[in-house]
Amino acid sequence: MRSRLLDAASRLFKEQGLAAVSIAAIAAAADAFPSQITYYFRTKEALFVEAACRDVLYVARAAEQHAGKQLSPSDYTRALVDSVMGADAVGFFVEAMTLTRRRQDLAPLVERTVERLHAEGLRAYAAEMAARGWQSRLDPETSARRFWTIAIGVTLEGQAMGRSAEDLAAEMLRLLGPQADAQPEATRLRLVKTGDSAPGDLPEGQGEAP
Amino acid sequence: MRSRLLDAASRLFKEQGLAAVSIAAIAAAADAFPSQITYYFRTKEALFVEAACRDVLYVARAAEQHAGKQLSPSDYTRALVDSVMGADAVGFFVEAMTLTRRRQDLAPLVERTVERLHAEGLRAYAAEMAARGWQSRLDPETSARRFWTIAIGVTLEGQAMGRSAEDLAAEMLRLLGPQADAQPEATRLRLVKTGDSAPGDLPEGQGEAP
DNA sequence: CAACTTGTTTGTACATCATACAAAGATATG
DNA sequence: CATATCTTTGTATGATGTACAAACAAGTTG
Repeated sequence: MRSRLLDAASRLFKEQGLAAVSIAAIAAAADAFPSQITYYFRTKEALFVEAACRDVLYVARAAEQHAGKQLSPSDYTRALVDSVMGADAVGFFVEAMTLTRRRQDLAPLVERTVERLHAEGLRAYAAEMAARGWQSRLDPETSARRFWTIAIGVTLEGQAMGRSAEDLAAEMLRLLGPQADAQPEATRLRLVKTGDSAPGDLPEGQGEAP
Repeated sequence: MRSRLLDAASRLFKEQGLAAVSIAAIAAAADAFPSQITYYFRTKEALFVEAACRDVLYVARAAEQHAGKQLSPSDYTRALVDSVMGADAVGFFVEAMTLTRRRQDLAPLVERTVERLHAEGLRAYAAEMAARGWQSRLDPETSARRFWTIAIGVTLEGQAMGRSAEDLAAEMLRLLGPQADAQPEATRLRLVKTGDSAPGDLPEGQGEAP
């Protein structure tokens, strides 16, 4: 019953968000009584966070399975991005993250989830990429965290700006590209001789065709 | 009165979040009647989004004023990050962004805010940095968007993981460092045209005449 | 078997809250 | 003054999250 409630909650919350879904609706979808939600999870918000955490971990683990496919680094990243972006898992989980700003009691679950995300899902990705020379100087942990941080930013802003999943994946790849392969501590700002950078010149990523 | 309601709402929402603050509480804090919130803003959520948008733009503009201080690129970025992170503006605004997932009618305001953020606040920063050889190959628009995207990701994850503002700023600098100054070589993607025209919408805060 | 414990379901009561709505008051305009 | 618009003041209501009680099932122990 508990998992049935989680399933129904996950689907409804993902579709309509926390505030728009009542516990009565979730109970109905799971063929249960509203009080059972109070019983298994203490509050609606706790159910929300738990469903979001379960989902994002599930998606991350599924995405990890791309590792065996012998893809090129960019294709591999692309596949992972598609998996993560395809399901609403990131947006769903982000909504759970914002909750913890005022529900500190739910923070531990979110923290554990992020840590497991790094350890179980993204770290394998990072290691795989490093083995192929992509961001080789970043240790897997840093690389994994970076992937996740950027995924959050890109997803959230992309959703707000109404961008397509296609655009989000492209932006992810841009921000994750091998140019980020450098020592983090590098505040060594070498003054580059700059001649150009006239605004409005060529938007980045213009000269695509090789 | 309208601005007094916005002020009270901004403070309370930032402290306790959308769900935890009732319109009655906001009205009380502004010495007004709850119905006046319905009058000036149609719903509580609209008030929330408008307050968040106002705040994040205010902070961004204030941060822009660091431009005249002749700081080094890293110090300049650091000052901007501190300004942006210091106030809860980003977290507040992010909560507004998640709202637009289910309140599409509020999306235009958020979109306009992000665009103004880029144009008014961050683009000056980006241009300044480019003039000093930092990320010189990125046009200001891209650089500004990148700053914002990363700020969102870092802030949100940092909050959820309970990191200090110090850590967040350091992580921002790492992700924004000059090592990101390069064209992705392995990731040449087509950049789908994302420049959608903002649908003609009403100017600034409308007074709502029933 | 009986008594007790524990986990789960079924059902009710209640306080809170966002919103709708009414109507009075204010202010400007002709 | 008359009229229209904006704003304030006040009330009503439907929905909802949660607390709580009691019924129920199923072991476990004496």
